[in-house]
Amino acid sequence: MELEINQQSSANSPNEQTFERYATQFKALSDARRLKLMHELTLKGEVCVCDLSSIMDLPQSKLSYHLKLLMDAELITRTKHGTWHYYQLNEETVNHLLSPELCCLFRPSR
Amino acid sequence: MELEINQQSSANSPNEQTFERYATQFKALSDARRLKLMHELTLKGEVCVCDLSSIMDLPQSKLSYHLKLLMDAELITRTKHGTWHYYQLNEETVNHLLSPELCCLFRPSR
DNA sequence: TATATATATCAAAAAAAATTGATGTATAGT
DNA sequence: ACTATACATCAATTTTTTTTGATATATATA
Repeated sequence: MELEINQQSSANSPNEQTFERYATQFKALSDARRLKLMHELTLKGEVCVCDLSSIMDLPQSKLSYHLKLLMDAELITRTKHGTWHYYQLNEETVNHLLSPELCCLFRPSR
Repeated sequence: MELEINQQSSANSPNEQTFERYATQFKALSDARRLKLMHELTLKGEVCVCDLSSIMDLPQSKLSYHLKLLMDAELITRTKHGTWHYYQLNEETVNHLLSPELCCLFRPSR
C-alpha cells in the first residue's frame, strides 16, 4: 500500500495551490502575442528564438521575457543545440488544460 | 449559397482578433480568486453576490469587479430576481475553452 | 585567443490591473 | 414617500506586468 502525494488535489476539494497553479498557467496564456507564439510552435513543432523574433516581429529581449513566462508555466519546453535554443509546445500541459476544440490552434493532436 | 461571417476564424489561419479574444478569456481565468469563484459556481450552479461575498471572503465592490471581468469574458452569466443577482457558469464558453480533464473543477459535465 | 552570434538577465520606466472607500441605482418593504 | 438592502460604478491609489535598452553568458569560429 502506497502513500500518494497529490501533485494536484482531487477535483472535489481543490486547495489554494491548485488554483494558484492554474492561475499562473492561464496568466501565461492571457496575452495575444504569447498565444500567437504558442500557435507558431503548434504549427512548426520546434522553432529557435532567432526565427521566432522575425516571425513575431519582436525584439529579442521582449521575446525572451514572454518565452520565460511560458516556460515557468510549463506550457513550452526548450532544447539547446549549440548557441541555438529551440522551443516546442509542452503537449502534456497544453492538452491537460485546453479543450480539444482548441485543437490545431494551440493544442496539437498527437 | 450563403456567405458566412466567421465569428472566429478557422483554426488554420487565425487572425489577430481570435488571439485577442482568447487572451481576454484566459486573462479572466488568470487569477486564483476568480478560479475559486468559477469553481463555486460549478459546484453550486447559481449563487447570489451576497452569498459569494461570504464564501469568498471578499468585500462587495471587489467581488463585483471580478464578476464583471468574468462577465466581459462571457465565462459567466447573470439572472436578476428582485434585488438579488444570481451568477452561473457559461457552460458553452467554458467547455469550448477548457479540457474535459478540468471537469468538476471549472467545467461542468452536462 | 580574439571575435561574432544567439540568447538570457537586469534595472529603470511605462503601462495595465487590482484595491479601496465612497457614491449611485434599483427594488422591496413599511 | 421613506428606509433598507443588494449590487454596480467611479476615482484615486497601490500593485503587478510589460517594455526598453544595456549588459552578461555561452558557444562557435577564425
